[in-house]
Amino acid sequence: MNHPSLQQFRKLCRQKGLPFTPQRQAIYATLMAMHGHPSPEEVYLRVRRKLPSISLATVYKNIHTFVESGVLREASLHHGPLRLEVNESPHHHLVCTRCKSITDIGESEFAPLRLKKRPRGFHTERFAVEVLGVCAKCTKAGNRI
Amino acid sequence: MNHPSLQQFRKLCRQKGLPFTPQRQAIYATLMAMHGHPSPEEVYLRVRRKLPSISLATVYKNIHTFVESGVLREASLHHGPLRLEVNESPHHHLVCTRCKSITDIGESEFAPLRLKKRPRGFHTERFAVEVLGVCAKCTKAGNRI
DNA sequence: AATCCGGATGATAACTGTTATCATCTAAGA
DNA sequence: TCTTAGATGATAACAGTTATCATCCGGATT
Repeated sequence: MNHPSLQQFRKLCRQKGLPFTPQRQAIYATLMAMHGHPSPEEVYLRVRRKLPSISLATVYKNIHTFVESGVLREASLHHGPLRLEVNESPHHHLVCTRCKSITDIGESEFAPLRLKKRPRGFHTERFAVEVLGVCAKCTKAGNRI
Repeated sequence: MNHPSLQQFRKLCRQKGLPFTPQRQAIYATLMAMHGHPSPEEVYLRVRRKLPSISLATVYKNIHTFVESGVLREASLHHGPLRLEVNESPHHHLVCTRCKSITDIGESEFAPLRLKKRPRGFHTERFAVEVLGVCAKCTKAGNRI
């Protein structure tokens, strides 16, 4: 009995113009079987159980490929260096999905934000909203996709 | 003529139980003069203009100290490794400010979110909301502050 | 089926950002 | 002035990621 997702994934690769490789299939299948917000390292350790010879570099490269082609999404765009908040007034962020730039936008620009129910066991301190999209510079640069 | 903030900062250090050092003062003054979302490296390069002998490690250590004591805030808690989104359904995140854990929360748990005005020049794709606070585990562990 | 080629792979070096280590120094209270 | 807990600077070590490059292979063409 074949995995039902194998054919689907092969089709997905075809659509995106990506050669279908065993490594890609294993990485994809592993990801689909994981929960939460796995890091590349975690994915690598788990894929290796099925494909012991796979290289960490291959995992990284395919994660990029998947993210670029829209097969996957990052849980957060801010996995680079630490960045500090210098603006004291309450605000949220416009974040460019292309160049990762962060621009402040006043909290008052938003209609009031609230949760319908209080999340169980979680002690809420504040909300942080990110407006994700493409900034003026990247739009102008034709960096849209 | 003295910088007006010097005495204020000395008082702030006293409040937090931190020894007042020239390095700390220089880092703090530099940060207050910066805009946007500076990285430790950027802070280091700029502090060095005033205090050429300062070490990068000192900048890092003091940034941590400032963040821990509430003098500064991080622009985002996600500056570690890349993390992938595996949950396909629309959702936002509960993020623990202590242990940095990320938990999904359905988009439908929020009252509709919207901007009063469209940000100029920015092409919005979607919103990402983070509910920042302390998770159940950290609350139980007395990890509250 | 055999051939070809652009992209994929694996091994690993290199790089970036951060933290740890440790000898020395210093702020600040006694 | 003396004392000492904590701060500093130099640098090694570490984590996470990307680059390099020789080799391999998927899949289109024949």
